[in-house]
This record gives sequence, structure tokens and C-alpha cells, in this order.
Amino acid sequence: MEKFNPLQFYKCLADDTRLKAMLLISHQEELCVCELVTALELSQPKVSRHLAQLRQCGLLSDRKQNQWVYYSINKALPEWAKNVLTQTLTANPSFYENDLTRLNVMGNRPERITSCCN
Amino acid sequence: MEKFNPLQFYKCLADDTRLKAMLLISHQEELCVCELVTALELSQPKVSRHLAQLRQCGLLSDRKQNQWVYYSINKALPEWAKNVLTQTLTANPSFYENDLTRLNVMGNRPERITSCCN
DNA sequence: AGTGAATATATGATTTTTTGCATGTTTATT
DNA sequence: AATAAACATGCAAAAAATCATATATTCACT
Repeated sequence: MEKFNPLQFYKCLADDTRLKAMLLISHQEELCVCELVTALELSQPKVSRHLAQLRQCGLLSDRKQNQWVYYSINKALPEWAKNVLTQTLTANPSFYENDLTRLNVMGNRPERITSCCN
Repeated sequence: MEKFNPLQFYKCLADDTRLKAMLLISHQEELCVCELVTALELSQPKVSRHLAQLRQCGLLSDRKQNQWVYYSINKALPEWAKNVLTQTLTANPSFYENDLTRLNVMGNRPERITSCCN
């Protein structure tokens, strides 16, 4: 990841899909694309594209397991940026509560098989 | 100010002019338009326009004194948003240092005549 | 090998945002 | 009352971001 710059960071958060995805992933540790598609009620290509952007900008990491790709907050994110996300998450539950509900109601969620040494 | 929503907040911060203006104003307590024009090296209409947007969205307040209009961080801003700004300000000094230098070097800055009961 | 699910990407169209320029308003100064 | 400085705004052009749709890739399973 090149130099992390605050403007790029905020541009990433300045879109409904991306902001909600970031908050949901923060809340849930990690989520795969199909879970986000369900939670956000959006098309798969749309979600995938925004996630790719968040990864390219260094906000998210991804890991592949079987047929799923799981996205999580990039651990290398600067502390200040992590704090910004945490503040936003805890102060605005109503912003993403509906998405969270759909996620919790979702059937057939892929099982995480976190190996001992992932 | 209607309901303050995080998406709108981040959209406001997702522009170079607006983000720098917010950080400079945070740093300096308050600044007038002509000071920001000098610091940012941008046209007056452009700066004025972005400041108006930040005020309309509830991020800034303005007060008029003589011929100058001073902008400052809106005191009614939610705590989490104030924290976001503070974190960004202290963690990214290099993002706005050049602008700050131009401001400090600027001659003929309007004098604040803060009355006892402003 | 063939099928289907999960994900990614390319492309062209559309929408949103930003900008430049001109002009208007207000206030101070001469 | 004329001029100048500081600021705001209307409008059209330009630039940027987003979107829907179609297609490609990868993996699991039969």
C-alpha cells in the first residue's frame, strides 16, 4: 500500500454502498460478497466493484476460502483511520441496522472454517 | 440542522478543497474566506461555494464582522464527528502544512475584534 | 467433462459533482 | 456618490463517479 492519504480515505467513505459495507464488515469482523449482497440488497457486480475499490485503497483485506472471498478491515490501516471507523460505527447504529437485520435473517450463510494457521 | 447523517458528513470531507478548509479551520479556530483563498491558492468563488456547502450540511458556522465572514466548526456537530475531525487533523499534519505556511506568511490579515460577548 | 454458484471485470450510458466565469450584494473608504 | 474589497450565487460546461448489463473466471460437485 502506498502512502495513505486522508482525502482518498474519505472519498472511499463517501458512497452509501461503500460506507455501509465498511461498517457492516467492521461490525462482523469479516463478510463475504454474497452476504453483503443480501444485507445491502444490491446487485453482485455493484457490491463486488465497490469492495475492489476499498481493497485497492487499502481499507479492506480479502482472503479466499473455497468459493468465497471474505473481506475484512485491513489491519495495516493507520490508527487514526481505525478510530474514525469505530467512532462512526458506534455512533450511528441506525444507519446500518436494517442491513444488519437482513444479514442475521439470511439463510445458508457460508461456514467459516478458520484453520489454526490461516 | 436536520438529521445529521454519516454519509453526508463523509461526502463533505471527500473533496480536497473542503477537507483542507475543514482542517485549517479546525486548526485556527476560525478563518475568513479571503484567508482561505490565500492559504489554498484557489479562486474566491470556488472557496466560497465549498464553504457554503459545508455550512448547509451543518459542519461549519459563520459569523459576519464588518466586511468579513468568519467560518468555524459548528459547535452543534455530533461528538463523533468532532472526534473524527480531531483525529484527522492531528494524524495528518503534512496534508495541510503548505496551506498553513501560506496562511502564516500572509500579510494584511483582517484583525479579529472579538467583543466581550460575541 | 459438464453444471452451477460465487466472484470479478469490461463497456457504454447516465447521473452527480465540480468548475469557471459573470454578476450581484454588502460594507468600508475616499 | 463613486470606488474598492469581501463575499455569494446563477448558469452552462466539463469532469468524475456510478450504474446496469453482459461476460469471464474460478471452484466445487457430480
